[in-house]
Amino acid sequence: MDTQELRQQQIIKAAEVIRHDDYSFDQPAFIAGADVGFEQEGEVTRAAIALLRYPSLELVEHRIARINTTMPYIPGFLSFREYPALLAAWEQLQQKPDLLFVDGHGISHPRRLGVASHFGLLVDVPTIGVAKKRLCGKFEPLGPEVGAKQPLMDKGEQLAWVWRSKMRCNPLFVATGHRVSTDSALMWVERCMRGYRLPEPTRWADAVASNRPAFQRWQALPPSLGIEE
DNA sequence: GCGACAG
DNA sequence: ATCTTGTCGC
Repeated sequence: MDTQELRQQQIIKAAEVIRHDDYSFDQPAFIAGADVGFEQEGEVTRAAIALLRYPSLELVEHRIARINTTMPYIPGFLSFREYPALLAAWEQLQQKPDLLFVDGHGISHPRRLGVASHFGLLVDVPTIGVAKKRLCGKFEPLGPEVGAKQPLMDKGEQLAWVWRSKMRCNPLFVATGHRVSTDSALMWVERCMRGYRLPEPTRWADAVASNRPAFQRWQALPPSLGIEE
């Protein structure tokens, strides 16, 4: 399948993305984070999903799926490369989240279908895109203070909020994935911050996927076992 | 034509 | 994304 066909698919699916708040909870019980990485020269795609309880933000479940990579990385077509592994990890979840943060863009994409939007449509769950780099659009310089923000604009429409989540760190690009408005997307991300550049859902997904120290400690002493003093 | 280009 | 230690700054 060539990029011209994929491009056409993106345009069709992008029209199905719901950009307003459309969920049944006042407050979600579970929020999850998803992250994708690659192994063996990119031959293997690894997706991780971390499920957190809200508002405590404690990690309650994590799943990792590894599958053979089906597509090369082409800017603007990332979702086609990542969604198969994400689906595999998603199906393994015992408890589905009310809201999902995806590492990558939402509608802040040339054809308005970043991986957060594409995956949100596939599994029909509210999603938010939390990206670390710009893909398209323009924005004014941000103030140095935590909380500083500027709208990411493209062709006359706001696609995301460029938001400084932590002092002296590059800003995040927070956008609607599916079924969540731009402003709510930022609100939920703000509510999931715990002092790091990334919100907890995405930060944990990354820690789980990379087997980071914080995750290793969690595996050794799961807080749920009540071992803490 | 030239530069940009999520993970 | 991934290959990888120490190092500079707050």
